[in-house]
Amino acid sequence: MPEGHTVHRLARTFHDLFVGQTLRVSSPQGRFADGAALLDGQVLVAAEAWGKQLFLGFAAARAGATAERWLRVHLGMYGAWTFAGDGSADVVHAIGAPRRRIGERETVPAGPDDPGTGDDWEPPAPRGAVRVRLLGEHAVADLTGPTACEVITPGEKAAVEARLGPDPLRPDGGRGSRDAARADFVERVRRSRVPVGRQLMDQAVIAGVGNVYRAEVLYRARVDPMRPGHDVPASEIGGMWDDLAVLMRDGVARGYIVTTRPEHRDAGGGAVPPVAAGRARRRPRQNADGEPGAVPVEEAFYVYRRDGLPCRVCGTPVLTRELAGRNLYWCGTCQG
DNA sequence: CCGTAATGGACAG
DNA sequence: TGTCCCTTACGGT
Repeated sequence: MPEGHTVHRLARTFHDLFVGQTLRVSSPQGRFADGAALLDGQVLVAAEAWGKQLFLGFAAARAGATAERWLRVHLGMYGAWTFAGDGSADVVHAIGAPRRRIGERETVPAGPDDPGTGDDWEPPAPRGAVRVRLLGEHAVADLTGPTACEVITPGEKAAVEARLGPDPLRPDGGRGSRDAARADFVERVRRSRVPVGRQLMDQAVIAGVGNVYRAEVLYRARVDPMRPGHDVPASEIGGMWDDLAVLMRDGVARGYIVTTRPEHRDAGGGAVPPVAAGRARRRPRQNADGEPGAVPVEEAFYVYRRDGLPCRVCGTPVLTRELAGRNLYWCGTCQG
């Protein structure tokens, strides 16, 4: 269940593990047999992310370097990539040791306990319904449960990208420049009366934001999620873009989402109001493929899945309702 | 042990 | 609006 930061991290991992290599592509589950046959034996020449979309570019020969076919993958709600490697130095670096989560599922280096000897490495048998297996020189990547997985042409890739909004994690924002991307987002939100909390979930308005970043960026900007986009000052919308660029980039670096400032965490010495007694708690959880522990998940968010708990700043119970088909969380006091 | 929600989104009707 | 994708962690029993 990734948001954009996870997919960009995945693109980086594919780049590190596989780009420049001839790959064996198969579909152990069988449902992607035709697509796998198209890519099998080709060279991976690119790994890109735009919002929650992952694009892996293939070419017949390394020399060309221009992708002729693209594998488009969208993980959706419970898709996952599982990686295993032979323990050689570069792979250990890329996968992380001793274990690491990517996408959503746990990743375990499959080699013996002697890193560096990958000569007779055999990839592990696929576990579960593996739609696609990519096998490179030193590692294997298995895809399970995706919403989308297809082989497309460069033209079809361009058509998919044309439907996506600007992405704060792309170097040029997906609009040629960071300034143009920011302006595009502001203009798009303000030309509609649709509630800003709904627009943030629209991948044509901004690509890569999901339910966690939606709730958290609105809280940090003190914006009422139900406010029509047209009524939100441009400075506040632009400020949310800038904040998302920081938060999501931090998410890429950490491998998980943290939006709280240290002074607002329970252990930060802040004036955190006491928890209401007797309420059943349901702790949030999230993807975490980075090193755990720096900020525990209970401390990572201001409002996401904290309904009924006191606001970290004002103490008012956090509210929830459905918006855009997902549960929205916000503070009715701070986000008046 | 079982039921359910979950960081999404495509598609049918 | 409902279905699919078909996994996983968690809470309640």
